[in-house]
Amino acid sequence: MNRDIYLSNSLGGRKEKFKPINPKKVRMYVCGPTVYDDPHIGNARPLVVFDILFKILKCKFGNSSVVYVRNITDVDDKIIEGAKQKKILINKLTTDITKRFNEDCDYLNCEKPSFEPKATENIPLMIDMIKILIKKNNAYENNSHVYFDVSSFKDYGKLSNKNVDQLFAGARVEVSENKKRPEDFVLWKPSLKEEPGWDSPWGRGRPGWHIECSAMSKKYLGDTFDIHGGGRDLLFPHHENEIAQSRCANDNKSLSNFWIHNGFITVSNEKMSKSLGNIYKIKDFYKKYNGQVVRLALMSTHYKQAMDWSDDLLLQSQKTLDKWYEHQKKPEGKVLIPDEDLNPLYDDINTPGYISNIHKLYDKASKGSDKDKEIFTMACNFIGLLIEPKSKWLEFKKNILEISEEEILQKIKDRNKARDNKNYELADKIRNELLDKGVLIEDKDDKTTWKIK
RNA sequence: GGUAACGUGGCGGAAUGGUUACGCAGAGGAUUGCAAAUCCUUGUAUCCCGGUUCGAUUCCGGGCGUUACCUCCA
Repeated sequence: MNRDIYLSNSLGGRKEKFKPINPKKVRMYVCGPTVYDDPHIGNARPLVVFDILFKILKCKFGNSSVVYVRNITDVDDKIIEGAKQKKILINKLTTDITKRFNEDCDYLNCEKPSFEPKATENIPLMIDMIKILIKKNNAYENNSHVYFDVSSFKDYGKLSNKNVDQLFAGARVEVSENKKRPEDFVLWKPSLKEEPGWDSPWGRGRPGWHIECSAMSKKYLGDTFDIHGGGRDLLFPHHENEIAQSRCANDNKSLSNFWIHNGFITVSNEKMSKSLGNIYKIKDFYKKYNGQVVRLALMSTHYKQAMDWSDDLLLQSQKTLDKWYEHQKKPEGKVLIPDEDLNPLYDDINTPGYISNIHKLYDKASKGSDKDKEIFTMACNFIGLLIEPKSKWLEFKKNILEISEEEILQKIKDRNKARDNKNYELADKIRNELLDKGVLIEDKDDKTTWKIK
């Protein structure tokens, strides 16, 4: 496809034409999970958003020309805390949560990134980077801690539009005695005996909260790459600090040319938080909804917007997919999605606009030829929907039903007997009984079929 | 207090300097024993006040409101 991709760049705050440094190697880094607790629906949003961006980039530049890196942060104070609370070993917690994270990715039908590096497997790189920062006077050691000296980096605050003087004037930040200034942030800190630690020039310790992304993005994507993504909340301080570290260590003008941030998921218009108890874990949806339902729900709002999560949203998505599955037809041979239908995705990943186009393609498919059905299905497949066969979709629904298929068929027999005898009262009663159990009966021609409501 | 995003019909949610979003729900009709499904038809909207303009929901300014970030967080 010839048309250009446009993306909203947080750095600068406007929508820009996307131009990769090297079209034969488009590079994207997305901040992955810190594996300390089960992933929730808020974590799911960037997974799906950047999965779609990955697909768009591959469509534009070619499958083998896009490198997507998503890290796993498996060393962090929250992990230490979480393991303590659950009274399990740190290693057990991180492997368990990483496993669950991968299950969630499969459930949501997200493609595997090109690389999924773990922080703990790249500690030496972080130590090297910290060494460089100290050597260049961008960092200082004090009492086994190493801090980044924010005053040494002129562009600090440029990404998040923050003025350092104002930012820390009130000092709501905990000021450590070891820091020179409150805005400085930790690169390395000492570990207690029972805490995970690695030997370093500053003693046994562990890395700070931001350095892992700087080290791993450099390893896989180089000093400057094309896209860096993550949730809005990472904009400050995480991404600001990443930029400071990387640019000082690498001595260059840009870490990533594009910064993309997805909005939050709220519940009843409030941010999900543990204290409010309004967290929806992804695995909580496994039983009730096919992963595609959750995926479509996540795509129903533009990624930049906040989105309010509700049952109604899921039910609507379920209904839409039910309808769409009626005309699913696996493409045979090469089928192209018309450019004009693809347009919204190229314009800042406008998934709701694209979904609207799918509805139009559906209309055509429902009245048109097999080819139309194939185009429609292809359009769904592009954003990770309707890939699994209809039989599987129906099977999932059957499995969550509380009534067996035999019982249903028996009830239908009973009802049809009643109908033959013109005992419509009884027939309607049976139908309503089934409806209460979520089974909908349809009389078509001479045959009675059933489906899940 | 600082920084940002947002405010579109009953709901969800795009786009746009002048013309149908789209989906769900609703209404009417065809069909049906009644329904369901399907098909056809259909109503309803751009927070407030200024400015720019022939014309603004769209651009600019102000106000009000919502939310987020500034502290670990997708």
